[in-house]
Amino acid sequence: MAKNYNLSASLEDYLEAILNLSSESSFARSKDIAKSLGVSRSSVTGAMHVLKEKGLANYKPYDYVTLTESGRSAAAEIARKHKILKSFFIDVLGVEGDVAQKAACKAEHELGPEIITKLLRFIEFVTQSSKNGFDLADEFQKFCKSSKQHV
Amino acid sequence: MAKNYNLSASLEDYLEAILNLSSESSFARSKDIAKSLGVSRSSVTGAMHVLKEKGLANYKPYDYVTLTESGRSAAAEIARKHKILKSFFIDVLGVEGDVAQKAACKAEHELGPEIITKLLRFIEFVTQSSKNGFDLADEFQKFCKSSKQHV
DNA sequence: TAATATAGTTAGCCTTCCCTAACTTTGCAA
DNA sequence: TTGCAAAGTTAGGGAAGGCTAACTATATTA
Repeated sequence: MAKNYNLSASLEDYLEAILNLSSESSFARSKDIAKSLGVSRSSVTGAMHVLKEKGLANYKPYDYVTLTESGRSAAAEIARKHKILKSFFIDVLGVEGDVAQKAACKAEHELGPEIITKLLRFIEFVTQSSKNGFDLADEFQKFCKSSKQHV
Repeated sequence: MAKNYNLSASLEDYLEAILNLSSESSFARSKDIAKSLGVSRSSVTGAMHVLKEKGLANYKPYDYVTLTESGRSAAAEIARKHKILKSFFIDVLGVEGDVAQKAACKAEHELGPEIITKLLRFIEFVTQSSKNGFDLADEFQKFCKSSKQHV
């Protein structure tokens, strides 16, 4: 079970970025974390101090950043949820990938656990439905085309 | 058309609270705004200064707060979106009213305009579907009951 | 190996939003 | 009309999160 580390949306982003970079190139450099999140290098340094304090990252000045065991599992859980949300935003709502990515990162915090839990199940449901003859994403696309925008 | 006043989630909450209080009791007092948002009275004072600066509220120390014409239309637009989102959270996802309310307030900012626009249309679509034989909310409820929780 | 470029850190500052404590204003009641 | 309670404001501060500029460490290259 993932513990509650009281992570802010921002810290989750850092965690996920480290996970992604680690899997891509097997190490995460401060500068690359900064680039992937669009923040300054100094902001990364600050965040690494916090993640180290929380026991989620192995941080040593002037060294690559790695995740601790806890950090890895927390990051994986975050990434899992983000992936599902992102797919809903892209495949059902039909927004662009980067927009979906950003929204997925923010969603959990701002919407809160209850909504996210339900929303994840809802997405699961929608996915199931498509397989059972009612392709919701598809129907929604049609709906969008047929009705004029007025929102 | 509603202009972009660069309102933070927090300022939108204040705006909406003023609108609601005004319609309920025809005037908005600092203390009631504070109570309805769960913040201190001094926080309200601060927010009122900002809303006045942006031309959205008529603020005079020691007087009731009212909305300007712009403030009223901005607040109405915010309230409209919140209402739709809230209904999705409650009627489709099945969460509690207060949880839904909070999430609706946060959603727009954190998710961004594209997602919200699409999401509002999606909710509209879901509503339409229910009328046309496929009651999505209902189906989802059944789905929730039939499948075990594992999120 | 020395010089320079790149990466990382630190210091100091800003913004937003909130808080408490203390003060001022207003309004009601004796 | 005075006098107190309630409402509102101000002052001061804190937590998050970000930034730039300047400094330090590391790495590359001539």
